[in-house]
Amino acid sequence: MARHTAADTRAELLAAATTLFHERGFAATSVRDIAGAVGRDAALVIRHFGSKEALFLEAMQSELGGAEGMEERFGGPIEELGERIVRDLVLGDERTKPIFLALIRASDGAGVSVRLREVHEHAFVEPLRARLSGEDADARARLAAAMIGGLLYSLWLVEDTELAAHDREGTIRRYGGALQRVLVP
Amino acid sequence: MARHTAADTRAELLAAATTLFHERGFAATSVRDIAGAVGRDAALVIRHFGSKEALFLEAMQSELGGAEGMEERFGGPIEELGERIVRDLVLGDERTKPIFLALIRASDGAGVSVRLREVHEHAFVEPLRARLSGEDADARARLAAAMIGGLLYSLWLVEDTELAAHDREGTIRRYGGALQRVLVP
DNA sequence: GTCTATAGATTGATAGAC
DNA sequence: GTCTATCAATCTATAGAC
Repeated sequence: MARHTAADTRAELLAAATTLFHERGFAATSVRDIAGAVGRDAALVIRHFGSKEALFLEAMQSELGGAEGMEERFGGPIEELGERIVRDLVLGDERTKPIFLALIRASDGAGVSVRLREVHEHAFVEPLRARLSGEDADARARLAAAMIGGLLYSLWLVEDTELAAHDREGTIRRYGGALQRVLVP
Repeated sequence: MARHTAADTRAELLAAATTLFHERGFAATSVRDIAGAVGRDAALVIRHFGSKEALFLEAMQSELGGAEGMEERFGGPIEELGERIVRDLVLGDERTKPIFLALIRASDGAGVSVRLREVHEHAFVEPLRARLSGEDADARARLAAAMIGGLLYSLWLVEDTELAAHDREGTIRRYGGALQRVLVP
């Protein structure tokens, strides 16, 4: 038996690409970097994935599949859902952060834009809507998802340090409260 | 007198660059594109601005200066401030949109990241704080700015069409109401 | 399957003639 | 100041030896 199959190489390239895309983003990561990280040639990347963007999309897709942690994030008593979501994010979610940043910054490019929309739906809108009831559950889930996106925008993109560092509990109480009232009016 | 001075060329390049960065973003706009738009050579761009990123920062800076419209956006009776801000953005702000998108998508790169923070402060946090009173006016302004950023994230980056198209008045009423309660608890 | 080698097209940036 | 010419690097993609 072969000790190293083609599937292994593909998986290794995918893993290395995911790491590099998280650390440096799409633009700053070259196909040669990815291949070099696992001691292979750049031509293999194209052979296995077709293009750099296709590899990026597949990397973000597999990360999407690994987002089952979302169900536990959006679980628990509905009365405290808003505050708990905000607390989790303010205290630091190191797993969501690199996906969020990489997707947003690469969201020119038609393919990535579609994937960003899918991740937003799958990671935020759908799990929220599943917890809500009533005729306008979908609308409230979308508004809440926008609020969550705004928190991540301020914390991770703008890096408004006043928000997370200075008055952390106030942020959790107030932003969480506003989120709660949007979720359950 | 010369009909065309060096300052003219510089201004023309800056104007062309601003337009192209708005339309295509930072990555998809080449130095040659900018120079070609005004019938000049690419080397002139570097000579006048030092680098492509420096030109981008200057273009976003001058746009920042042109953001006096923000004062009127955040003006009017304080009791309806939240709803009015959301209404203006949902109905479509074609002046803020390209700046917001270009800055966010280019926010890898240390220089652009700093500029994004400055624009966020100048365009959102500061004018909001100026309208608020009380000890925690700064904290409330930052939370409200995050909510506004979240709306723009959903509308322009994710392009959640349900939010703006399907139930526009509901979005304005609910998201505006939540924003209002964060601004004036 | 994996590699070397290479193609052709971009890119940002620089040197130097005028 | 402006341009020509060029550099070094990037990209996707292909052909072919092994």
